[in-house]
Amino acid sequence: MGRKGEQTRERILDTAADLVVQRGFGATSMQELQERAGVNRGTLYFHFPGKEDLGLAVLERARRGFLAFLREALTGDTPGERLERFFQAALRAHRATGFVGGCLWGNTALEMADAGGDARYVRIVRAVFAEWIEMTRAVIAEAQESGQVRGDLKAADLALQVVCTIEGGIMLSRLRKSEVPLRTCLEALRQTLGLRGAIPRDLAGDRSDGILKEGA
Amino acid sequence: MGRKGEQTRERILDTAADLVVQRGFGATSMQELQERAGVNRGTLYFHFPGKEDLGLAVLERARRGFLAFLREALTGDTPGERLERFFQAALRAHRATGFVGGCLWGNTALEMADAGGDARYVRIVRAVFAEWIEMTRAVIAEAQESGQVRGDLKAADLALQVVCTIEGGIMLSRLRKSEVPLRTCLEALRQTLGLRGAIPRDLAGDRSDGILKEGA
DNA sequence: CCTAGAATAGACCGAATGGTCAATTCTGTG
DNA sequence: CACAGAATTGACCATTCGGTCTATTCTAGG
Repeated sequence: MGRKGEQTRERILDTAADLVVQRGFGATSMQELQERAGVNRGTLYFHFPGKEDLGLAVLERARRGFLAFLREALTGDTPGERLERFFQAALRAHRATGFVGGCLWGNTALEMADAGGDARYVRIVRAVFAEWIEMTRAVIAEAQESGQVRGDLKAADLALQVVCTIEGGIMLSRLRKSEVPLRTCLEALRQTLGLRGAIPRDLAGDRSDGILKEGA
Repeated sequence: MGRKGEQTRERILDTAADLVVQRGFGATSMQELQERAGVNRGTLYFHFPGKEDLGLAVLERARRGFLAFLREALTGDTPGERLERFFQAALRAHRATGFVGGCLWGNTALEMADAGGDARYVRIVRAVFAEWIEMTRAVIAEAQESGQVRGDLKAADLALQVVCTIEGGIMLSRLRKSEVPLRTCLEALRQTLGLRGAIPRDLAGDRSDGILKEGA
């Protein structure tokens, strides 16, 4: 496959990822995808066998991207700092979208968890959550050893709580089109963890009044 | 409208509620609804003007039911006991479904929050979350006054965290078809709140090994 | 019993869906 | 330049979607 084809394939995947994260799989039509990607009917089916496989490719691609995001976010000199950086990266990422689309994994989980969803989809989503929680658990465990997170609770339980609370916060922020719920959830998680010794909340003016303005 | 008609209408609403909570609105077809409800095409459109209005009726009905559930769950002699009862009722309710379907409000929020969703749907879902959070906040505030919940954090923030964590826990329990995530989240919330003086965890054998067995 | 209106039945409609396919254009290589 | 295969085009297909409509059945009041 030459370069041109790969470009088109990437463009299709990019467009599909945007559509899927905003509308979900079922509500994303091949028609709209071809229009947005600037591609004709047959081209779609030349690069992908069908809608399900296309969706699978989107998920696998997003999984790699998400793990890279996590690895990049979870950097810092101390485990507490890494946690704090991750919290800020999460808020920043969703603020950047204007709280449109939410979390691909939470969305897909709700859409595919029960009957009707391709089992391969469910497997990927389960794996992503397992990886996400495990990475969080490891950092929390480190932070507990260094005294930056309260040590009287199991790291695994705290990690689960962190991920679930963030997911819920994203959902509510998306519903209200305001960063307040997610920001409040993150602050509450800092309290829950007893997070100490992390880097200052932010370097630049990171404040916002919460309600998003159009075009902001 | 005679009694027969009301029965049919109720049956349609019951069936529609089940389908919507499991598949979502978009993925629920009038075809499947009529088959499951044991009703013919025309009957559906005799009782409801169209799919959107039917969905709206489902949501309004579910809202009344959910508020009644909250009021019933939030009973007890002390505010701490009311909180604990609510936690247990939440777990029990979702355990009863086998973690199929999840939370109608979280599901609908994710499906309708962005473009493509009827604005009336979004209004209802927003209202339900606002009511849920407010009721939780009131109980937490009471519990703070009575010393059953730590008093150094704002009740409103804690209430938001409680609702978001539960939503995330339901999502993950639904994805894994196991009650462990939700149960762990609830236990973590008790720790976060510093919940004390609540009634014993349960009266009967409420334990479970987490992974659901078929037919259980 | 008769009848008006509530209620149900099911054929039918246009539009949109995911998917197919032969024809055509592009592109790198001998 | 020629040509093989990659890449693209757009018409076409069967199916399903939400919704309409007329005919029929049920049911309560006179």
